[in-house]
Amino acid sequence: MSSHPSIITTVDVVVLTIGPEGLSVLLNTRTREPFEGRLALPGGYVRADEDASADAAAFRVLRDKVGVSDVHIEQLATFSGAQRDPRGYSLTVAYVALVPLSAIPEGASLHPVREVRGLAFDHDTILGAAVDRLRSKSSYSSAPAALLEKPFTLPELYAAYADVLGVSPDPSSFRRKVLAVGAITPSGEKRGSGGRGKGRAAETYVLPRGEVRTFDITFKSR
Amino acid sequence: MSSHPSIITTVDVVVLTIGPEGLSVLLNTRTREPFEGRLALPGGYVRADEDASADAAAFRVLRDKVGVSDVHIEQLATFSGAQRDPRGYSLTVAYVALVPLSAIPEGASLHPVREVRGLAFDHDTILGAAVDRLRSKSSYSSAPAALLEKPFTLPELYAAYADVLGVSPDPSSFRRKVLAVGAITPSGEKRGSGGRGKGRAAETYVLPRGEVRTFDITFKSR
DNA sequence: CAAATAGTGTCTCTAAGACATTATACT
DNA sequence: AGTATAATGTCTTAGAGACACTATTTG
Repeated sequence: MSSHPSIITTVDVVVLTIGPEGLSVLLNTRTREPFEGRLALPGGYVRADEDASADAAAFRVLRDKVGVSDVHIEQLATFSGAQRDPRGYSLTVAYVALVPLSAIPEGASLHPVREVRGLAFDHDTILGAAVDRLRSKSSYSSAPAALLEKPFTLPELYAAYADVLGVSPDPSSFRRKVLAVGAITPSGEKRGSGGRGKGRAAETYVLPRGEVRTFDITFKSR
Repeated sequence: MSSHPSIITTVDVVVLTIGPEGLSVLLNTRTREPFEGRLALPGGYVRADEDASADAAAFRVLRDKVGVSDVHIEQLATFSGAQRDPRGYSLTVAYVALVPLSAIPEGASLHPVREVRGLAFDHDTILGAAVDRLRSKSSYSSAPAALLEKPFTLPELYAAYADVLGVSPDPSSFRRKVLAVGAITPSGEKRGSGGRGKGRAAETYVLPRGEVRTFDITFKSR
């Protein structure tokens, strides 16, 4: 009954952040076949004797192969079939992690998502699904805040939304909405933003209880 | 390299519809161990030699074990671990199908989701996730229309939203919104609703191009 | 003080909620 | 005719977009 052809079972993690060139993804260069030398999402086998679940395997991969821990990861979707891995029939459970730039170790290779193409396996598809998911969640939650350093300023959050969604809503409406709904809470401190050392310092905020909140936000494109 | 302990890989499908008692799920009684005699979601092994992918396996299960085809199914999430199946480490890719009552074969066992508890494996969890997903999608799309016979009337659609979301928005606002946004298109015919054979006949509608549309809908609870 | 960025106030207009009113079907 | 249900009209009000204006920081 369990004598079916075996299925290669893996996890892959799409680590997204906002880097100097906007929304970016962490990629590794494959050191062995298949696709040796090609860029790929960090991933690994699900080890039945070690991982309590696929979710746990994703955490392990993130910790051991990327050096990132203490981040929120979320299941994205599962991709499977005979074609996606030349070694045979395979199934991968894909995850998304939204992290601030500072959580990514030195030397990791970050790539602006716009420029990424030609990844190993079906990782282009997986990355596309991850970005779609982020865009979708951004339109009704404070998800982009997870991409920022804590605490963050309101202009920074605005920029994150604008970058992810590709729209530029009215800044004052944005401010009103986000504050009215309690999606972020003031941390009491102030900080110069932008980095250019000019202009008024901005209030900083954190996510209440560290959690992304959902709310209704409907930005028209401009 | 591929000498890892093997993982039982399956798919499970949550078939939802609106039956006489509201939102309901199609369940089968298990005919063998484990959980023999218990209710469970229809499911089956992913057969590497037969199914092009897990998605294809879900279609096959739906067709062969349930007798339903030509429906839209959507991946929900993947559940895995050593505990969920007594036979060993397992992984299941769960799917949701939203179907009209007429698409369900005679003799299938439908159960109002409110009353379902004690399913085999972790199927209570999976069902819960499916219902959450449906509720979530209902708040920004015409998803509940997929649960209705085609063509459907506007009052029927309203009732579907009310049942799924558990709220009763103003009927006239609902009508304006849904029509203004083009989520449904008139089919030209009329039909008596309710079944009690009373009252004015209602215009019937279909989904444009048969597709669920997303739009902004924000119902306050009442 | 000038420049740059952060934040507020106010006006307009759209659209949701409430609810009264009209229309159409059946017995 | 009477009743039940479908559909429309209208009023009020909350909130998004637009944009002018004020505040605070650095050079």
